[in-house]
Amino acid sequence: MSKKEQILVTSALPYANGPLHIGHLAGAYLPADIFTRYHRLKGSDIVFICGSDEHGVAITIRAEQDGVRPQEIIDRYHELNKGSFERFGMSFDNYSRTSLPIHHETGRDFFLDIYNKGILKKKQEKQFYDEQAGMFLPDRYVEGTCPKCNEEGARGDQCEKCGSDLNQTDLINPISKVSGKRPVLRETSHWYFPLGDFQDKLKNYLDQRPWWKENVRNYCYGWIKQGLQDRAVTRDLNWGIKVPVDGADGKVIYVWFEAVLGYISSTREWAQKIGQPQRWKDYWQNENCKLIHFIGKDNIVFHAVMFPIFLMAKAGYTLPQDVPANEFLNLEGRKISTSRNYAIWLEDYLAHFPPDPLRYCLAAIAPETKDADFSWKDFQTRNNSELVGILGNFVNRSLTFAHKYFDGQVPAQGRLDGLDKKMLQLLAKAPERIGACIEKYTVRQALREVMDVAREANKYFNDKEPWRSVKNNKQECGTTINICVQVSRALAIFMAPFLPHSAVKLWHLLNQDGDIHKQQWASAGTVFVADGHPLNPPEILFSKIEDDVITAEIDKLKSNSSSESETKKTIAVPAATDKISFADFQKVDLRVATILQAEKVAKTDKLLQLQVQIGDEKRQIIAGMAEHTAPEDLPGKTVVVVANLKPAKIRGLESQGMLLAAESEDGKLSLLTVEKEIESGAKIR
RNA sequence: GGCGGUGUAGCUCAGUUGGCUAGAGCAGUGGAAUCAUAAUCCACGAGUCCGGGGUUCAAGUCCCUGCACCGCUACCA
Repeated sequence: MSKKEQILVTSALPYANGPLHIGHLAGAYLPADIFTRYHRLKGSDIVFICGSDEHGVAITIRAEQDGVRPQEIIDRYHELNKGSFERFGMSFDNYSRTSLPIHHETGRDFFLDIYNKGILKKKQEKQFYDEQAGMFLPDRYVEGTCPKCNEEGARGDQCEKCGSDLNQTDLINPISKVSGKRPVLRETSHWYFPLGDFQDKLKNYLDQRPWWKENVRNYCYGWIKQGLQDRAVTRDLNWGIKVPVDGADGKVIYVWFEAVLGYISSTREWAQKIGQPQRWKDYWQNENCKLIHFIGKDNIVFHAVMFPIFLMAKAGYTLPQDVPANEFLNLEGRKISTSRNYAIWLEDYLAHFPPDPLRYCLAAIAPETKDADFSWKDFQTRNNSELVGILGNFVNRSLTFAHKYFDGQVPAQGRLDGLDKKMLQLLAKAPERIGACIEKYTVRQALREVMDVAREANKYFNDKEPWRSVKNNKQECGTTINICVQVSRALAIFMAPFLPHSAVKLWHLLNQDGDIHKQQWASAGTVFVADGHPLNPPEILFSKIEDDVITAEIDKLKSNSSSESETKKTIAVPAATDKISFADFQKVDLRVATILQAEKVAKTDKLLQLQVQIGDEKRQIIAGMAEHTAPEDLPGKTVVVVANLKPAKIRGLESQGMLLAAESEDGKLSLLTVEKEIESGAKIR
């Protein structure tokens, strides 16, 4: 029996705490969309799933920063990102969200299932519980008197005064920071997933998938070689999927465990929407279904190590057939940085350009084997010389010719000469060639193959010189134009996965029936358009982009990223509840100091070992700043240090204080110093 | 520091299990043509295949080593 190929494609769930930029598109979404659109044309039974990842501490932090509830954050970015995707033509069958009940249900089911199987390890400990607030208190949410130095206000993890490391249960007179009441001790537990127990199974699973990209496979083997550790699957937080077990109040399932299950929830939601609620099982509980995760390289461990393990633990589920992880996209030679606003946001792009040129450019430079670089100049060149000059121009010269000399109808295909046959043969092989590339996830190569068809077509047009034959052999001229129309139709289909909007437009110019996205891929290789078929009047398929537009974008990028670093102080102003008393401030003893010596700590990237003079005292300070400051620049500098910080051992070296420095969003450091010369040891207040 | 990846013409990249004078596209130079959004077509590339060792009759392709860049991870009081 020849059943259709069954495929489930997912793209990484974008985190709903910020907008999307071109890097997102290039790595996980565009390649998946091209792959999916191609398979639909090919007739595969394929479903494309995505959605917003809406849990986790980054969302609650973002909400606190903005002074709103987490729900507002996720609503805002879910809608925004969903809209951006739509406008770029991401053809998800469903775009869900992990905050929906259906996902909470999936998360609970999975958790309970492996919990009931006894897979999870419970690590029990006594922890304070706030009866009024109805929650367990993490270490720092408890304060009390330090048992060692009798100082009040010691935190549950350590005493600021004497520097002792504490357990919260050591505190005398503990107080909950949430309600101000005395908490009670209760037995609590967190659950850990013993990934190591599945190590051999995972290795076996990887061994059976030799077709994976080498970097992904090796990366996984690397993890296995190091030994997989137990990993907590619960945490104390109010935002997320509640742990469905008695005695787990105030605990949620850790996002890293639950987010990937969003693929399943989203598929279930899709099945409900199409009125076949059980249909999701055809994909998720079917060993013949190919489950494919498109992600960026930062996500490999979750999709290629942990998720397969969950599915093995749950049993009866389809395991990922492939994880074609892509590398990263840089921008004008630098890393994209959301915090510094160094990015091209999808919405900004769409305000100035149509979606297809970006899809084209990103597909052409897709970071398949290594990090790629997007530059506006390259974008312009690709648009102007490839989309406009080669592809658009071929279609345009063919169709205008048909209108000018053949009344807008497809001329009859007469006798074929060598050039005609060569062109048609090339066309016949193209669907297979292009398709093979897409199936191997080499989108770049696939697009090149498409463009090669257009290049050959231009050459064919030139060689046939229809502008000459129209005068002395109109029949031969007609054959040429007929073939050019056939090629144009094929190009429309070839374009469809990559340039869906332009493909529709071309389909209309050719006056073809039906939805181009429902055509047969293989039909592109055949002669399809009948003699005498009427064509619509030609229109420009792609427009040129002028220099000044590109220059403006480059300038905008520069000014955005630089001005943002000046205005970023608006970002992290603490909420009123976090403010400290003057007494608290006075506890910190800040002093002027002079650096005497500085050298790198061996075998570390960031650590510097500093000797400083504070008044008449010499101290050693270990500072994590080696990446931004050369040690030889430091001796003699006047700096500000925290003099009464408890000493700590870092990499076996004692650090007796802390150097103050301002840190920018991108991690650049600037040391604090004093305006005028002043004696070492001077107090700062 | 540990693990993984990448380093090939000005730019973006191909180079299969090692094998003829290392290949494309774009940009550049020269020419042809004029149907087309001055778009197209043809011709032209003496590149230390990151450096240094090694294996082999033969290495961009395998092994060792060094360097640079990227990601994960540890240290950042």
